[in-house]
Amino acid sequence: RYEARARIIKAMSHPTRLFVVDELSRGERCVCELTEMVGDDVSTISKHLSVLRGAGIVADEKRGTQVFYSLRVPCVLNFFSCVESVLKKNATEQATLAG
Amino acid sequence: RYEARARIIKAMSHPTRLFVVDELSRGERCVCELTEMVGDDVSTISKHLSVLRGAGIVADEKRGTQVFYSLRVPCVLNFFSCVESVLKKNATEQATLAG
DNA sequence: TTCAATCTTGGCGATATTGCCAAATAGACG
DNA sequence: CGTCTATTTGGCAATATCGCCAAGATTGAA
Repeated sequence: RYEARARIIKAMSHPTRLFVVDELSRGERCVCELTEMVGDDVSTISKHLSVLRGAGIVADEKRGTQVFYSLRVPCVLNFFSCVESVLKKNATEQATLAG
Repeated sequence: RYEARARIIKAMSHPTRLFVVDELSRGERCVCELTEMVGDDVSTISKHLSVLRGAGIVADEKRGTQVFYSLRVPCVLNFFSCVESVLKKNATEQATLAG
């Protein structure tokens, strides 16, 4: 069903959330770490994380006062290589038109 | 760069556009065919196609009065299997909570 | 040329997303 | 208990998306 699928993909269709997914591929991170890396307000990051969590892409675990997020479905990382190939192909196309 | 990547993914984050991509995986389709399958107004489908085209995901070719669209970067089809696994994992999680 | 078919574009109202601030919540610790 | 820290939630204004209708553009046929 395309609506359900679109909801998952939509959850990744934001630069910040894409960055978070990429960062979590290297290990779990707490909200404070992600907040500092991105530079947005904590509430903004928290909401982005809630979108990813709602989609089932990340998992959260509270330890002490911090909440650590981790990648629940690592296969989303495969998106990156395909997206890169689209971008590369687009760049090639651009060069062809310009040349 | 995450903005560029997000733009590609965002182009796929809509049920109709996801359906179109899936349908184009089986071969090229004209706007009229896609329009009939989806059931929305032609202008709506045309705009969805323009989003996919703008992202470089599909290519268009005019033949006579019709415009045929095709998949320019088939690797986007890999998204589906991962998205399905997310959905399956979510459903499992749901069942676990309910059980 | 005139008409019909196909597609795109402009524009509108309705709805959703985004990022901030402020306020609420939940633990840890004295 | 208070208080500090980390995080979430509510709410707002700005912005973007969506789907329809109407109008324009292009091509093929009469």
